[in-house]
Formats: sequence, C-alpha cells, structure tokens
Amino acid sequence: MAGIESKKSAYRPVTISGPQRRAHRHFRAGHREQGAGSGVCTHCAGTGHSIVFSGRTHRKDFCAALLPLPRFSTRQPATVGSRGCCGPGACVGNRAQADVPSPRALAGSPQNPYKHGHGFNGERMYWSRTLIPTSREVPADADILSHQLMVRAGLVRRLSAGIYDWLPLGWRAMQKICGIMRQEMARVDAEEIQMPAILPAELWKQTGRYFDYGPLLFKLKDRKDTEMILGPTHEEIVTELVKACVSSHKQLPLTLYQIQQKFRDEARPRSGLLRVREFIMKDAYSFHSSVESLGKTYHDIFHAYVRIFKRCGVTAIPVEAESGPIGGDASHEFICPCAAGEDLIARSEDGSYAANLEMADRQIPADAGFPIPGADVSAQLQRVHTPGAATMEQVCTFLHVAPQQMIKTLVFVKSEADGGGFVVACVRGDHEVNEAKLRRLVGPVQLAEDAAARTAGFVIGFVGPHVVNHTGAQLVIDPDALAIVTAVTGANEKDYHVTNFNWITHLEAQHRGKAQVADIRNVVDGDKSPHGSALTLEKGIELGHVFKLGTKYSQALGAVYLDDKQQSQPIIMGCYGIGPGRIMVAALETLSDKDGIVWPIGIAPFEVLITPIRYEGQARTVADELHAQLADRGVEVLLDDRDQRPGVKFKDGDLIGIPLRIVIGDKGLATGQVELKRRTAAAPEMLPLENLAEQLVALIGQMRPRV
RNA sequence: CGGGGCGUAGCUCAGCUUGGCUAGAGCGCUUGGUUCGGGACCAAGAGGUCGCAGGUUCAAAUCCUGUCGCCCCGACCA
Repeated sequence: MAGIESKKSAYRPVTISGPQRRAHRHFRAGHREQGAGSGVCTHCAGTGHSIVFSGRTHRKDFCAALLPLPRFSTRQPATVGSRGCCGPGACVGNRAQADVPSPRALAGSPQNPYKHGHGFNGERMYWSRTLIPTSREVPADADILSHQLMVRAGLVRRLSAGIYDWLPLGWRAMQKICGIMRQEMARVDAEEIQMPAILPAELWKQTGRYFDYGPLLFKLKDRKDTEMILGPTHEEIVTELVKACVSSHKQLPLTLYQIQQKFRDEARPRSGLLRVREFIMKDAYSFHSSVESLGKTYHDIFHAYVRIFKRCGVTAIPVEAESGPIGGDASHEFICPCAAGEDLIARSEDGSYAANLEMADRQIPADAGFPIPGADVSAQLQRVHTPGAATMEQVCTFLHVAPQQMIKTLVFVKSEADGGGFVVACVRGDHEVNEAKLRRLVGPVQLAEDAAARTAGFVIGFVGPHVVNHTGAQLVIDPDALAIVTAVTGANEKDYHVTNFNWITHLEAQHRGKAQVADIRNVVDGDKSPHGSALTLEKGIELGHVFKLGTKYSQALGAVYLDDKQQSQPIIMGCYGIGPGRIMVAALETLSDKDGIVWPIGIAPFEVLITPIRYEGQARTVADELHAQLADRGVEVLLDDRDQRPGVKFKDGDLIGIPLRIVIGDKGLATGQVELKRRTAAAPEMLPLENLAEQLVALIGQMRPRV
C-alpha cells in the first residue's frame, strides 16, 4: 500500500517554457537532466522527429512526440530519472502523418493526466510485483472465448452482472487503446474534455430521452430528492456545455471528446465484456454552422477511426447504418466480423457494399408490381381448418407446405400524429419484415398491439392480405411475396387459413391499385446488393459509430449561434463513439489461438516478455540488463522473475499473449544467444546478445501497422 | 419482461433423487524436501455461516416456501 501511495505522490507537474510546453505539461518530477537544445529521437530513427527540450526536461535522445507520461517504479529508485519519453511505437505510429508531429498531436488534458496516452514508458515491471491472476480453469460463467481469456489471463474480474474490475494487464491494454484514440483524435483537431457521469435527469427530460431510454437508464436521487441519472451517453450534456460557451459562428467548428465510464442498465448483460452495464466509451461531438462543415468533420473522424482500428490491429468494416434527420450517408457503424458479435451486417461479394441488416438494401425487379405477368387467376380460394396454428412454422407443419409458398401478413399501426391508421405488410413466409424499411416507406409505425388490432378486425395469427378488402388498411407488399402465384395465407378468421390465394383474384381492384410494392424485408444470403453483387450476412461486433445528428439536441436545448448576418441558428452537430472495451473483445475473439491471447502489438499490455528459464546466475544478469535497456528505450517490458518452473512461465506467457518473448537460458547463453519467440510464430529464433535491445526496438517498430 | 439452468473452499466441481457419523476431490495457497526448457513430485498444513431468511423434522447442504444473486435462450439494446 505504501508503494501505491508513493507512486501517486510522485506525479507532479514541472514547469517547462516554450513551444513544447503542452507536450511536457505532465512530466513528473524526476527528470533531472539539465540543459536545453534539440536533437533527433533515437527511437524514431529515420522518422525525423526532432526533439526540443528546455530546462528541466527528459532525457534528450528521445523525442517528445505523442503524449509522454513517464512512470517510474518506486521500487527501483536507482532508475528514476533515466527514462525516455516515448516508446518507439508511439513515434512510428505517427510516421505517416508528417516529419514533425503537429503541436496538436502533443496536446494534453490537464485535468486528467492518468488518462493521457498510455503512459507506460520507461517502467521496469516485474511479474512477481504486479497482479496477474492467471487461471488454468475456464470460468463457469464465461461462454465466449474473449470472456474466458480475459478472466483466465487476469485482465478482468467480474464484480456483478455486466460490471467488471480491470486488473493491471487489462487496464494497460485499455490504456493503450485509449492512447491511440487520443493521438488520432488530436490529429483531427478534437480536444479532450471530461463530463460528469452523474447527470441531472432534467436535461434528459428536455430532449425526451429520459423516457425514450426507459429502464435502460440508471436512475437515482440525491439527498434533496433531485432525480439524477448515470450517463449512458452525453449529447445533452455536451450540448448544454457548448450552448453556454459558444455564441458565434467564429467559434465553430468545434470538436470535443471524452473517454469516460458510461452506464446502461441492460436488461440482460451478456457475452462477457461485450454487453455490460458499466463501460468505457470514447464519445466525440462536433459542432458546426453548416452542413458542409459537418460533412468535412464527419469525413475526418471517419478516417481517424479507420486509423484507430488499424493501429489497434482489429478488422473494422464501415457499414451504412440508419441515418438520422440529415439523410444520405449520415451514419456508419464500424463492425468487426466475428461469430460472437450481436449485430448482423450484409456484405456484397465484390466488396462494394456493406450495411447493417437494418439498412441493407437489395435489388428488386424494375417491373415489380401489378399487374403480375403469368398470374393464375383461375384457382379457387380454399378455406382450411388449422386449429391453433398461428405461427408460420405451425401452419407449414400442419398443411405440409413450404414457407416459401406462404404469405406472412403483419399488422402495424401508425403513430397518433400520423392518424393512427393500420398498415398491413406482406412478406414471403420465410422472410422477415424490416421495420426500418417500412418506416422509411410509410412513416412511423409499430407492430400493432393484439387487442387494438383485433378490435379493428384483424384476426391476429390468421391475417391474410385480403384483410384490406374489409378493413381498408394501407397495404405494402414485398416483391417476393407478390411473386407467389398461389399462396397459403391467413383466412382472416380464427383457426382458418386459405390456400390458392392469388393477388389478382382475391384482392379487390381498388386495394390492388393503392397497394405499394417495395423492399420491406430483411435481406437474406444470396440477395443482390444495389450494385448487383450477391450479399452475404455475417455477425459482427459494433466497435464504433459515427453519426450526423443535425440539430436534434441543439434545438431541444436551445443551443444556438449568431451567424454573420446576426441571425440566430441552431448549432449543427455530429457524434462519434468508440468502445475501447469492444476493440479488446474483438481482438481477443478474432486473433487468439488455443494457447491464449495473441495481442496485436499496438494494444498489448506489454511489448516484450523476458522469461529467464531460471532467474539466477548469468541468466538473471542478462535478463536484468535487457530489462533495463529495453525500458530505457521506451519499450514496455515485463520480466517474469517468478520462481516457477519453465513450463509454468511458458504457459502463462502464451496465455497473456505478449507479442515478443525473450527466453534466456543456459542453452542459448552458452553460445551468446537468447531465444526470441514471437507469439504468432510456431517456432522460436535465436538472437545474438549484441545489440539485442536495438534489434528488438527495430522489430517492434516494424510490427506496428502503418497508418 | 417470458422460458430454462445454477448458487457447496480463491477456481472447477462431486455430494442433494432416497434427510443421519467430523461436508469431499482436483487445481490454487502455506511450510519442508527433492526437482527445474512446456502447467513437477513427496510429506505436512491452512481454508467452507453449503447464497440468505423462514418452515417441516429428533435431525436439513439434502425436503418445502420465500428471497437475493448469477448464467443461457428469447424480447429489448441512442
């Protein structure tokens, strides 16, 4: 405990003047080296990062790029003051951007140095002195791979349903992800802030979301009985903030973001860390005086997100998602294809089209509609008794027909504001109505309540399209349902269905005339994308979402600016979220192997694991030296100093998935070598002891994705 | 919220049907010893209000009722 205390107290800002002041704002006392000047970062060799330092600053052969936050183990006082500022990866990650990082990229958050960058540079970590509770047993309550691995590797521990402790390894990985997000957000001129997690319910009532969110909101009352909520997202709060601080178009555009805990009282937390009740989210909000400006920022952040996911080593496919009031391509989700995912996306074979299931369009024949060529109008409607068979499956079994021969008829009701009329939607028996598509076609609707529908003459469970003959409801038909020549469908009579249903004969002409024929169903495997290529459905994890909000919140909360003609205008907004925990889950789900985690280098809690076969004698000396050299070069390195048998260390090492493992044993040392085992490689390779640290630094640089 | 399942040691589980002696195993942990390149072995130990409350009974981990918690399927999920 004393160690923790002294660690905390070691954080103290130092005063640095000059242009690099922002970059150095959070340097801790302990950088004792004196002198001012400039030079080239030895760890970005070739990237040309210059370093500038003045007065009391850090060691001069490391560049100041990218959010340094050195930490020193107080257990190793001899090493304090000798650490570099940035890992090689941090610098290399910035390589493509420019020769010299923009001052923005160096910016920091004075309020929260702990959340700034990943901040693990220069630290010598020993396995025996941290907390890595690995386990051989698969936890009983974990049924997806990522969850099992996170618990077995000691990344997290469940405290309550959907609520987790983050242990050192997991938290380090989280901080790495957050560091990448901070760097990329800085590159698109987004500034970090921190809003409260406890919010007054009043603001949420003003936008109506207090009710829209319903039981998903964690609600509480303070001692004065004021209703509060735990924030599930922050549109209201950030809008209120900007409303108070921004009044002129000259202050726009503006992008703010935070990385913060969110709370949602999920009906059913599940899938380990995928759907949880308390989670970290990076949420960004942009503010504009024109739709064009919003479009530019949306584009910039979209591409920042592409870089973030790439640097994190996870696949993320941008897919079209339900767009808001702006319309067009106003919303994209970033989905990692993966069996454990909860979202469904449709992708075309040729890669030209990707959308979530809600949005995925398909090609329909240009001539779909009435009249229907080749329709058999001679067949007689047959009424058949189907007692109790109210579902598609029951009817199919009962009548021995395939669902492809059936018409599924669903009754929707329009919103009160829209007159509250009924809409009858017909799809083929094996298809599902896509409510989002239906809404885009006929306005706001929802599935009718049984009681209301029955009162209006709909025999729920036995409805057929011809119900519109006597109810006069609006009829919408999917082309595939229309294409069935003689169909089986409901008889509009309890416990009866009909066969030989035919759209021409059994639908009165006036209703035929008014019927809309349109794509109103979910796409299925094999459907043609709007570009003509075959679609495939796959599951995926939603990692991020970018969204053009428009003026929904600014209008509700009165956030306006004065334009150049002295006119008051609502601020145009966008919002952009990423779930870092989901990035981690996606990485674990898609990259792990039978032995455990395989971290991508960008988000690995450590880059190098040093495993002396026995931590004594020459192996110990070599291990300690390498440990110090790597740490001095900004490499994140963990030394397995435990008095354990090699097998245990290897198994644990594989399980926690550090990308590079250096094994130091008598075998290699006899020939002046150590063993390098890449986590992704089947076999180890031997490396000479000479310039070992430099070799590893170079290797790590090569392993990082270029963006 | 509907359906199903589970709460016994830090972890994974047995015991419950058919109530009964001091509640068990493996892993992990502690101590000593022997080992030491893929989760060692020997010996001795520590550790459990059997989720909680009430009831039935001479007697409850076991049967009954209630309650809390957790997991899975579904509904739901800016």
